Amino acid sequence: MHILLVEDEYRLSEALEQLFLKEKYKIDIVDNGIEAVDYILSDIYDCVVLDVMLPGKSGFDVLKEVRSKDNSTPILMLTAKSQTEDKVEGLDLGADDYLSKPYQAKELLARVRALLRRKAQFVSDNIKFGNIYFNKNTLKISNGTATLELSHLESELLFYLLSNKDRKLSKEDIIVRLWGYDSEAMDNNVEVYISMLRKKLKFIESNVQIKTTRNVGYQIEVV
Amino acid sequence: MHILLVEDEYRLSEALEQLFLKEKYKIDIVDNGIEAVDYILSDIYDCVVLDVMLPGKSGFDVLKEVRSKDNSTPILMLTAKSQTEDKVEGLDLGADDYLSKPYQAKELLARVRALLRRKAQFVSDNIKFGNIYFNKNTLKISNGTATLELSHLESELLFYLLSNKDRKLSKEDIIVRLWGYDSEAMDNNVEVYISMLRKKLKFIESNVQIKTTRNVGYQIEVV
DNA sequence: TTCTCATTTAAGGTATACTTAAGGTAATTA
DNA sequence: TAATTACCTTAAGTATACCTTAAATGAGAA
Repeated sequence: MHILLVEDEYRLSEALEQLFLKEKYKIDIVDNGIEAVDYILSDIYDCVVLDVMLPGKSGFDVLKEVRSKDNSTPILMLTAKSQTEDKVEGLDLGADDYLSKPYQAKELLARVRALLRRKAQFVSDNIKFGNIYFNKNTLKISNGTATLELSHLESELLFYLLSNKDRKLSKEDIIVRLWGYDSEAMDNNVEVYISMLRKKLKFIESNVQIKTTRNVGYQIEVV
Repeated sequence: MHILLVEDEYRLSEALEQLFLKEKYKIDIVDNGIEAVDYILSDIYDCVVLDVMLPGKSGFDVLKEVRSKDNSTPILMLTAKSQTEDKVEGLDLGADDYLSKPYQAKELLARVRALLRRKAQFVSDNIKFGNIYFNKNTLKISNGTATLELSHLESELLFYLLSNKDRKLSKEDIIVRLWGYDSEAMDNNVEVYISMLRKKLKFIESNVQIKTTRNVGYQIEVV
């Protein structure tokens, strides 16, 4: 489970990070609303803990913006004020939950668990490898911020490589998988697609590489 | 929207009933845990407001029992204690939200709305996406001012796309859904309907688009 | 019956994912 | 070191998936 924490107070975000890590959640932290929107829209987070008081763009603005773009990542709002008005506004804008400071760590964790449980029902096809996510439904690769769409064959190739991380796949293997047994495809077709995939992986600044072993084949790896 | 209120204090339940009725919710009230379980399992409620302190069977017991029977009706727990321990237990047992007395009526309503909204996406006849509304009963799409009526198949297609926003639907998927497994429908039928839908979406100046991924399928999105 | 309108079929046009080819670089061998 | 082979990269070419329009069909209404 991957959580995004949006919090500008350094000491607090440090503490929360420790808390979540202890529970074996992966956690990313950003300290402003502008970045937060990008991160959330990348659609790789299972849950967002969003502070209302942020420099530049407020938590409400972030919420409004991602919901207007039809992103439905569960969001828990965090605020210093315990005013009811505030809570009502957040919830009506599409927050899934709300917690006022001061709060107990335990309660925060429990509320996050509740949000995650809900999400767990809709299992996503998001494969993680290295620093990238690959979604087999949308054919998109993402590093959390940048996202890139692959073509049909590109994603078939990436998925084939990812499904065989521990093997070297020969050009023939790849031809059979992508073009079928009795195809006319040449080795060069494979080379071209490997090249295009590499270019896209590089473009989103991935630490994932496709390694060539001369006369043998290709294997995907994290460097 | 139909809400079940589980509360044994007569005066409180009366007050809440008035509150919900004012918001045009239908509301049923039971005052003990045993009945509550039966009512919830009937699966006709969109949301349950459940007091923890109940005679006989506690709110926790009710929660545990319905969740163990795989019922996922959204439940908001209500308690006199504001102890964190209590909240954590409730949430971990599968409650969707938690509110401690004393609370403001406005906040309760907002939290209920938040729970209902989640469910609404799937249940309501009026689906919102991007800047358009689609009513599955009247087969009309609207941007707030202009309205356009869709044919039967057009709305089936739109609904299918909207129900699978996060996937690319292949032509075969669409044929099976619109014309059935053993139909004679060709890919071109899908293309024609996609084209007609696009034209209508454009006509009402929608920011909703149907994206094509060659060799893969179609996906609806907000631009 | 005729009319209406959703749906299906057909046909020509367009866009682009994939293919092909060519000139390069890097590794291997003699 | 030169020759050879495998692999990389780019870009132009092309097949074909997809788009669009309009005519044909057919079921239901008047």
